[in-house]
Amino acid sequence: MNIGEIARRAGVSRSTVSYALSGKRPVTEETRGRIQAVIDELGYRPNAAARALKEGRTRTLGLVIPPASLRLTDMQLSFVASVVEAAARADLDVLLSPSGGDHDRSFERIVSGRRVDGVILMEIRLEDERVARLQQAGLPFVTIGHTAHPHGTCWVDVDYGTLIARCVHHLADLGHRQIALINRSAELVAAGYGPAHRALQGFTEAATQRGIGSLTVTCGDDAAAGEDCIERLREDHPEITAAVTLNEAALPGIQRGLERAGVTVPRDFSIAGVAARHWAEDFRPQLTAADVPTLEMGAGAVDLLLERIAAPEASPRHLLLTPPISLRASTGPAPIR
Amino acid sequence: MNIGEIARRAGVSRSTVSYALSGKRPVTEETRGRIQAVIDELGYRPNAAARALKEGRTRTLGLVIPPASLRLTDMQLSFVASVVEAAARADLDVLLSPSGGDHDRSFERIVSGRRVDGVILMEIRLEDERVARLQQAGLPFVTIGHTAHPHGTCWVDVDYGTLIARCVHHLADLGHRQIALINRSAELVAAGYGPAHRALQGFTEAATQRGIGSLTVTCGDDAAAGEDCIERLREDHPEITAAVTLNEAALPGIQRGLERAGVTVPRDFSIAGVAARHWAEDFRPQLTAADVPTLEMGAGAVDLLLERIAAPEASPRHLLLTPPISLRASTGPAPIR
DNA sequence: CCTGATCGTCGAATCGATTCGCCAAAAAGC
DNA sequence: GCTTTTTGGCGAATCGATTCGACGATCAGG
Repeated sequence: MNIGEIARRAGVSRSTVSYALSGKRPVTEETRGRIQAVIDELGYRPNAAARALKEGRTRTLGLVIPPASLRLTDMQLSFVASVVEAAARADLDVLLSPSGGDHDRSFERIVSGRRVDGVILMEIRLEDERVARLQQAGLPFVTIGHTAHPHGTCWVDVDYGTLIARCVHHLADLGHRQIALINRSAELVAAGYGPAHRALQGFTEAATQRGIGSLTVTCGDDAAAGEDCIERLREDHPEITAAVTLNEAALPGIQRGLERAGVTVPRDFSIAGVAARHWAEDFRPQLTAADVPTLEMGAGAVDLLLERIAAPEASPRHLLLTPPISLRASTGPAPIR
Repeated sequence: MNIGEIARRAGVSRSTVSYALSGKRPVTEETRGRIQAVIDELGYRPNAAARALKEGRTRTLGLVIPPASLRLTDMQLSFVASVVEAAARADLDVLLSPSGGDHDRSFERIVSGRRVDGVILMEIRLEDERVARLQQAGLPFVTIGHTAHPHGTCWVDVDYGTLIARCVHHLADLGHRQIALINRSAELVAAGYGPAHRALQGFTEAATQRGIGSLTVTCGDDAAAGEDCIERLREDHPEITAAVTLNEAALPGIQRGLERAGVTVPRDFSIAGVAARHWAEDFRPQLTAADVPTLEMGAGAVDLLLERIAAPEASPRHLLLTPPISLRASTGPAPIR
């Protein structure tokens, strides 16, 4: 069933059907009605491929996700969901491409096959070949997180530096003098993963500013590593009375480690950080944390991308989100020694 | 850059370029080499829309996911990832459509716009209008989970009934005489959600067969509900010595509830079930459970769908997975009274 | 009553690939 | 050496939509 079929049944030409549908030229109310009736009856919709070919745009966005081999975090997944939702609101479809490095088949297929009008790149590294590839192909794109050269590209990011710093200030206000940062995994830090770097920077600055003793440890992104990490931290550095973290996947382990050691939060130890809301709420006691605003990030990324598609030459815009810290139950006054 | 450009630079006709690429007609080694050189130089790839229009297939699969409003479980997400990965292996792209009910814009766009060659439907209900819509549109599809009329359609599913029954047998073998089933949420059960129904069925059958006292409770899909549920269960039914569950999201809460009540697992209480591996491994002590094989399910769904696309008239095949139960540390002999 | 503008519709070209039929040159057969 | 077959490549049609130029009908102005 194609536009010709509709035209024949309605007794008009194919172009008239097209104009009736798009409204780009006037069509008599009567003719339009006849056409619409046939369309409703047959449930016709223009073939996406034909339309894409003629119009030169696909009404589809590409979303590049990390490959499944790296288990995606909840935060990433809720971000994917919100991107898809935001795109659907704009009547756009989303094509998924799992690709880590460059020269990835699926990534190449999407880019050089012109399958999408624009791309959202997740899990970006400080130096990322995919960015260069997209620029070369002249395909609009938005990155989640930013590269070492943030000015030339569009991006959406969470201001981990500021948020971690705020946590430090909050804890300092409560009287804590020795605070630890539990960072993401050593591998990520070594790979130049942006959030981990910026968290470290914000942490160090805030600690220095408040004259606070600071300590930084890396921690694998899972419960077991978290348990391990917090136990070693408590043993090796008993002077530490609080920790800040952006490693949400380690939180269940941190909680277990503290419980096992008989540490009561927040009486004996305070903890705060940045985490998707449900990680914070599942923590016991509920975690004082900046909730990563995945919904806004997804919607923001789509908005930025649509703008960029509409005006590819405009100077790139950025969206740096600094969600408020929700004061929950995991932070309290420093214990009296 | 299109096929005409390649043809001009290589000094051949467009059709020759096409044949050189597809191999559907012989092309001299020399000509092919010249064409390939130009293609490599320019990084040419056929325009996906043009190809789709001519060939009548898009080389794209649709994956219908639950809308973001329902927070997707980890299991669902890892399934999405494995579908994408499996599709990528077959050089296919995946289009995501978040849609719950029928008459969803994004679902309709994909189906009647012929944007995909086939569809994978997640979170299917016992009666699902989307199935009818796909059949009417003549679009091949595979469902994850099955409907009330399982014979007419292709599906992949986990045999929750058998797995839950096996858990019951395992616990019965250990001497437990009073076992509870902690099901998914009451809303899901009311909505006719397949896994919940089949789990209940398998549970009841096995309990009857072994002459065991059984009790069924529903439980919301989050930690808080789990904590609540296990507490009430212990209070109201102290005779129960073991539970089986397929509600992985409630596991952290169940664990917490048991710990708070001073119950030692498995000495005082045993628990077993069906859960994605990491939920089982994050449980303390690690959970005896059938690991939901999301990877096989994703790959299986893609395989089935590809078969169906190749032979739409063949009788529908099914894939019922019954992964082995991994004996971990959460089940032990029934406590002596 | 004739001319010029306006309105609605139509036909044809176009997007970029695939594929069928055909033709010329080279190879094989007698 | 001439016919027949094979081979390699070309031109044109096609997929289903959009869009531009044109054309006939209606209407207003002189």
